[in-house]
Formats: sequence, structure tokens, C-alpha cells
Amino acid sequence: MIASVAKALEILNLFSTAEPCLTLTTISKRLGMHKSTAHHLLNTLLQYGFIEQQADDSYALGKTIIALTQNVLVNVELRDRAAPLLRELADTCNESVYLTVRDGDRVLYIYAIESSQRLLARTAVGDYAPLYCTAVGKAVLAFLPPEEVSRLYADRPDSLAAFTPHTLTGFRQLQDDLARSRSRGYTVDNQEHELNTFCVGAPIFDAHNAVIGACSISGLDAEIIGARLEALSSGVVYTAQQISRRMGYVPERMSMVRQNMAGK
Amino acid sequence: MIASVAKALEILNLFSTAEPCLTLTTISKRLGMHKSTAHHLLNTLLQYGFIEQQADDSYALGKTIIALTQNVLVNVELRDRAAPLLRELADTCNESVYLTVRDGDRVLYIYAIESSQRLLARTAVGDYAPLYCTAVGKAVLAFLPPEEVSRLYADRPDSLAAFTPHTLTGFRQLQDDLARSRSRGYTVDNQEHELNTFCVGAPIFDAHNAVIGACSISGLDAEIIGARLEALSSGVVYTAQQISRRMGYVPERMSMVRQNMAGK
DNA sequence: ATACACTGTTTCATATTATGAAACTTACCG
DNA sequence: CGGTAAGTTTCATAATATGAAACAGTGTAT
Repeated sequence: MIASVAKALEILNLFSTAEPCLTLTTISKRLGMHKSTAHHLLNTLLQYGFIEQQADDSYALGKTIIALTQNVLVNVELRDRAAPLLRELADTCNESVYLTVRDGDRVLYIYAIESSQRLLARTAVGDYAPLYCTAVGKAVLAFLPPEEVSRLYADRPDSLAAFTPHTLTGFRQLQDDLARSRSRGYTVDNQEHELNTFCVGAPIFDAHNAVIGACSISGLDAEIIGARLEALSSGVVYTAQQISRRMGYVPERMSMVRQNMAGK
Repeated sequence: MIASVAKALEILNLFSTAEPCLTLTTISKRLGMHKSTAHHLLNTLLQYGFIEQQADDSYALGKTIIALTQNVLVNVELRDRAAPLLRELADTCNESVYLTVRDGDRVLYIYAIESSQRLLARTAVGDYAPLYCTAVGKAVLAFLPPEEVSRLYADRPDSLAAFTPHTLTGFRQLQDDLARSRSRGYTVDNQEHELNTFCVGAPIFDAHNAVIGACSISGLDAEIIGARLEALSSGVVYTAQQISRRMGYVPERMSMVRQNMAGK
């Protein structure tokens, strides 16, 4: 661990949507470092465009970070392959479509095709969401080794905090939902994360047949998980499978065939 | 300048879409540093999620960078305010819509609503493009102080390199185009950056009445700058003005009124 | 089968360099 | 005009990043 690099990265992590601009003294105070040290670090970050300085001398995250995302592995390997397929899906359903990857006990939104109504808030790309109360998150959980799900949520009641009255807050309740999802092949989110938001999600697998993320259809129409569910779910599942194939995933039947052949 | 921080940032800049994964030795050789030093730096970046390690031990840019973009100043102040307006624009024209900010002699794409055909390639968000041969770039140039345009392109023939046979490669030629754009209020890109891509762009101003970026409509249909031009151009111009207002821009007539009042 | 070449990782003394106190500069407010 | 608080610069020293070398794995070739 190189201390000065760690400090520089901590500075980058200090900025938030609520506080996109920070002054030198605020930064140094928050991180408990001297003004001079913070200043040196900021100057270095400034030079490389990771930080920008405003007219009022305050500091903010620089545009370089936006440019860097084009080279992030998941964007190259997953997003760029999935984007055209997700676009097709969005065209057929007229709702927002999301692509997410698992990151520990959360899911990170890496691509979105958002309807006008959704965009009244900011785009979801770059946001994290919990696994247990979103369609995309539950799609990951449903196809994760059961012991990992237990490790995350069993005997940890605070790990299943309620976002809305619809959030599944019991481990058993969650397990049942995941079992149902597994047999159906898709997940349903009935306002479990956000009120009046209904989603259908499906898991995405990689070349090792492990879940790496999920995609979903999301919107304000309750019929998404009602009258439209059959059509929409087969759409997400198909899209997720296509994406999985592009990631090198070999569908189960084939791997069973291969197993049989290997057994002979 | 803190050397170790600079080296860490140089490591981050080493990754590209063509090479999203790099080995330790490649990194250390390219940057002329010892394996051990690179290893220490990478470990620190790893700890903070800026770098991820693959199964084959190679390194790649981490997901944290995607999450960071939500806090970048232009995304908070410009993108999030502009997104719903751009969505409306996209709905009316059925072509790709882009939002860009100026970054020196280039333009950075920070938001996009892309049509299926465009998405056969990757999303443009995070890409840079030159100012002189794109609708968005020329919209910035047209409303920049003329001396700045001269500084960038006058007596520098190599600064106007041709991307296609349609690229404006003469300074005089560019100036004429910018003058025409200024009086119309919008710019036209007739395959100047990419063959078979036609765009209409309009400038975005901030609270100091300075150009900070531009938005555009872009597509493969030649009629975008033909039969559909009148409708599309008034659409982008209107959208760009709305975005400018949200940035604190005061339309010119009002500022003239204020000047007159100040003069009394 | 064995040795070689190539990875990435760890260790450690020392030479480099980041640090923090203080002084300097600006700007703002009373 | 004087005082406070901001950012910036300087500099000696204490801290720490560095690079050599040795270690540990992997795969390849002899």
C-alpha cells in the first residue's frame, strides 16, 4: 500500500452527487491531512484531469473519469456486446431497460436505455443497488451457489432492510422467491426497492457458467408484472441468454451432453 | 507533483478498449518502472476498486470508475439537467441524440440516446471527437471568441486533418462554415467526421453566456441535413436553449436590455 | 522427466520524496 | 483598516517509496 496513492484515491471518493465541489480545507479536514498535503495531491490529480478546478478555486471530479469508463473491462467485455441486444429489447417493450453486473453484495448499473419518465431523475448508470430487492439483484442471487446467499443474508436481519412495504425482509421469504425465480428463469420486482416501480429481470452467465450480472425491464406500469408479464419475461430471458452466449456461456443442455460424453 | 500518485494515474491511463487487460510486466515495461513498484501501485489501486485482477492475474480497470462518473461535475450540473430534454428530442426525431462538453480542442460525449443502428458499435459516451469536423464541435467553435478559433486552427494545417473527403481542411473554409452556423444558430455535419453520418448541432451556454458544449441529432439518413433539416434543426436549437436556461444562461435580448439599463 | 524461462510476489536497506510547520498571498468581511 | 479565512509556496526532516535480489509458482522445451 502506497500511502500517497491511497490518499489521492480517498480524495476522489470524497466527491458525491450532493457535493460535487469541495474546497481545499474541506478536503483536508475530512481526510485529516494537512492543507499542504491535500494541495500537493490535488495538483497531481489536476495535472492528469482527474480533478478540475472551478472559478471559485473549489475542486471537482474531472472529465477524464468519464473518458476512462470506455476502457473499463466490464464495459468492453459485457456492455459493448450487450448494448445492441438491449436496444432491440427496449424497442419491443417501450419501457426502461437496464444492464447490471454484480459487485459483491450489490449490483452496479452499467448501461441503461431509459424512458422519458424515468429520466426525470438522473440516469442509473453508475448507481449501485442491493441484490435482495431488485429484479436484477435477485436474478443474480437465484443462480448463485446457495451457500453464498446464506452467507449474505441468513441470520443477518439488518441485511434485509425494507426500502418499501413490499420489500422481502425475511430470509425464508427471499429463499422462496429465489426458488420460484429459478424455476421460471426470471425474477419479478413488485415495488420492493422503489414504490410504483415494477421490474422483470433475467440472469447473465459467463464462459464458466457463473452468474455475472443481469438485465431487466423496468417501469411505472403495474401491468409489467401483470398482463404484460408473459411477453416481457420471455423478452428479457431471451435477451439475457443472447448476452450470455456472447460472453462465452454454453447453454446447459450442451454442457450436459458434454458431461455425458466425458463420462463415457 | 507527487511522483507515486502520478505513476498510479499513468497506470490507469495505460488501459484502452483495445487492451483492457494488462499484465504486471507489460505495465512496468511500458512505464519504465520496476516490477516491484508497479506491483505496489497496482495493489493500492486494487484495494480501492480502481483496478481489478483477472483469473489469469492480469489487471484491468475496475468498476469503481463507472460509479465515480455519477459524481463528476459535468454529469451532475449538465447531464442530469439535460437528459430529460434530450429524451424528448430523441422521441420526436427517431435518430441518435448526443450531449457533449468542450474539453480543450476536443469535445467529450457525456450522454447519448442511441438508435439501434448506431449501437452496432459501442456507445459514444466517454469518447472524444475533434471540434472542427463534428456538428457538436463546430457549434462550440462558432460561439467561441474568434481569436481562440484562430489560435487553434490558423496557420496550423495539420490541425485540420481530413477524416473523410468531406472534412473541411482549410481554415478559411472552416471560418465560412462557422459564420453561416452563427447566423443560422445551428451547425451541419455532412459526413465530415465519418462517412454516411449526418448531424445537426446546437450550442449550449452557461450562466456567463459562454459556450460550454453542444447537443446534436445524428444518423445515417442523408435527409437529416436535407428534407428533414428544418424540423430537426429547430428541435436541437430549442433543446439546446432549454438546456442553456437550466445552466443559468440568460438569453441575449435580456442581457442587451440589462446593458441598456446599466448604460443609463 | 528435468531444467529453463517466464510469470507474479515478497523482502528489505537506503536513497528518495512526501510531509507538515510556517510564512506568504489574496480575498472577503466587519 | 485590520482581522479572518481562503489557497499557495517554501523547506528541512522524518517518513516511505524504490529497486535489487531472492522466492514461488507455471508452462514450455529440451
